[in-house]
Amino acid sequence: MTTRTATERRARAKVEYDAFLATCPSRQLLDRLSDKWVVLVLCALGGEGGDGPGAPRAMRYSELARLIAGVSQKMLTQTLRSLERDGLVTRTVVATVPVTVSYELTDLGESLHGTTRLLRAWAQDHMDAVLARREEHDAAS
Amino acid sequence: MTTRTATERRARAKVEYDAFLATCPSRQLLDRLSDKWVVLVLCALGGEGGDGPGAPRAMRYSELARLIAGVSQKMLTQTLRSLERDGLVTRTVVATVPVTVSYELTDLGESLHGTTRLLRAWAQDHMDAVLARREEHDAAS
DNA sequence: CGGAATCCTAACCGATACTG
DNA sequence: CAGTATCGGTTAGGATTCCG
Repeated sequence: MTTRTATERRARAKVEYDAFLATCPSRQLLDRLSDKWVVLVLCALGGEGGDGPGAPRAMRYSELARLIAGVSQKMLTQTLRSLERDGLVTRTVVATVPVTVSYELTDLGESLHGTTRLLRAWAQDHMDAVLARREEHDAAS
Repeated sequence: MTTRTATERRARAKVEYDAFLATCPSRQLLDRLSDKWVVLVLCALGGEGGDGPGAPRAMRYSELARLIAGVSQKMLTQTLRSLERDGLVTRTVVATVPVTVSYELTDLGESLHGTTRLLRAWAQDHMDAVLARREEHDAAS
């Protein structure tokens, strides 16, 4: 039983590692944030919609769609659903005709929004350096 | 010329927004970080490889492959190449036989590693709450 | 207005095999 | 040892159409 092929060992390692990845908190967070639109929705609901920061506020579906101009309604809906599922935004339906739906950050959502701002800060401070390195590197090819 | 169809307007908005997304620093950073293995490589080179933090250090290709057990060599190479391109890691080749290659974080890379730690902190503090909300939500379906 | 359902394509990514 | 090259399955996500 000590005779295991390299392939078997690799397969085993993979399973264990996948399990680790699946349960690692920071990976779970990154999987969430890596969704192209999550951060933008967070920004919009966090009040950073119209140039410059503002107070977090509730927004209607169509407001979000207009503000985050490039998003398809499929992705916007999908993003909002997953954020709602994770307790980061609330979804409120008012039974007018036609129906009115508004979204708002929860406390948890605002907390996450605060963290994404730190990311943004790093990006704003260092991303130009990264891009410069990239150009240098490409030029030196 | 003021008569534009909704489709035309949407197409226009999409192009503009894609351009915005492509040049927005925080989006560029997130695109980088969203790569499944980037953060793990950063952690490994940052010294968080063998449980608990350590000092950043240079590592060989095979060391990384062993530490980040689940990664395919294709993805590891691809990840390292892109990190090198962005000036976040250095690649050093020593012409022994067989050849020896080692990778190390640059200052920029260490700086980014520091930021990903903040993410990890948020994840560790709040991710359980998120998961709890998720289960509640799924149960209430 | 705020979606849901369907179709369809491009990109990603793992597995495998080969190389200097 | 440290890769490159290629193939094939899976999936993300856009466009479109329909619905309460």
